[in-house]
Amino acid sequence: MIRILLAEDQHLIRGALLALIGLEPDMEVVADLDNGDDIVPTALRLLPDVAVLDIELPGTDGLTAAATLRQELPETKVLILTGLGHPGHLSRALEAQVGGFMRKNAPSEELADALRRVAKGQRFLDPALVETALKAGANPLTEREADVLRAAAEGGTTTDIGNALFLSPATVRNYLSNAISKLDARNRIDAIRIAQQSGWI
Amino acid sequence: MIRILLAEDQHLIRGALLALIGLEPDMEVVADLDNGDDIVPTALRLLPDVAVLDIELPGTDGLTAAATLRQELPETKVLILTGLGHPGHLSRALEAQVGGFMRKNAPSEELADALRRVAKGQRFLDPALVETALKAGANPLTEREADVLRAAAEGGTTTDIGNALFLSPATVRNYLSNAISKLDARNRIDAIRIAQQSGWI
DNA sequence: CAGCGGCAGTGACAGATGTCATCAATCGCC
DNA sequence: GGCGATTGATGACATCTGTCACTGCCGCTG
Repeated sequence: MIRILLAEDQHLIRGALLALIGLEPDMEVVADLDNGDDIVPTALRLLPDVAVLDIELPGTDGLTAAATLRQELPETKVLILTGLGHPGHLSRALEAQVGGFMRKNAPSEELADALRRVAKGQRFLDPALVETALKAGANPLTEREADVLRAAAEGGTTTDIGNALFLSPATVRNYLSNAISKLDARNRIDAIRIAQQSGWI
Repeated sequence: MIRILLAEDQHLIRGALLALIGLEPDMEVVADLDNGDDIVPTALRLLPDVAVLDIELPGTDGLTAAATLRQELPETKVLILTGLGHPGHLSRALEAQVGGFMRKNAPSEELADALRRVAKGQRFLDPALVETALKAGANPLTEREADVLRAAAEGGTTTDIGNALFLSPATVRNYLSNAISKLDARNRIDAIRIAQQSGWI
């Protein structure tokens, strides 16, 4: 029997996933959560075989929780289950050494298959997303450039960003200029859009 | 027996919803689609009691399909089922006179309840979203202002936007300035963010 | 029919943005 | 120790953006 922890904030989807997994005779959902902060404590208590984590969660996001689980409880495998699947998310998931990564638009029979493979310690990665991620390449931004771009996405002026990150406005403009150039964007709006679509910020 | 048409592009979610509805003895899914373009033709052929439509779909989006269904097939009720639920989406759904509007983070028992009510011709609206929509108020932007803002979100310069919409760059700036002022934003980035979060563009 | 609001445009101006050259401190790495 | 990358900063410059005033043309609506 594969014991599963399920973290998904959209209740309806979680209920539906419960129904779906309930159809498999060799699987059992031992916990279903709607908050990322509960993942690690619950896993430590129940020691599930596989944790199915959404990325967009209230509290700790799924990728961060996956990295923590890897440290604290290497026996529990992680299957990341995400909606859109930005290429950058796959990279971050691989860094956290997750067992699997699938998108919600995969065929529904594939979930049970993926769960069994991940439980056995095998890898399961969404092939379409791997292709996109390889094409998009690695994140070209430095940490600071990503920080500045993230702050710029809030809509503030260069000065606002500088105040938020304790940087001189001129320095902010340099980082933004670098990011715009690296992303081959036309201006900061374009850069923000590209970085968000690639999952880099 | 309530006959249901289901349109949801994320296969996994669709399979899970099928499993969930399959648990109800008085309901039957007669069609499940992953493309918005198929909704109206399929509904005309099968005459379902309720169409459950996601908003974000490949091809025709769920709200547009809902409006068409209302015209072509008033007997079939529509239940919009969406992930994030921007307030503006609710307004558009009400204009299309949908039977129900619920978010995917509603409790899963609520889906069957909502389906039964909508099938009977009653209304079912997500209460939390109604509250947010009332607080946000109506879309303050004119059609042209929204067009320009949408184009600006692509990341182009004022001139690019002007070329795309066949407007003088100066006119584009005037519309953007109006939009920024109406949305109480600090610049176009802020305006784009606010309008997107409210579902106005 | 007068008035209002949306649409489209022009010109002017201050301020924000994007680019570039240049400098300096720090850190990892060969 | 030297090299390159990253971080942080300054100054100068051209360009883009946001704002304002003002004009004209529709299409409603009271």
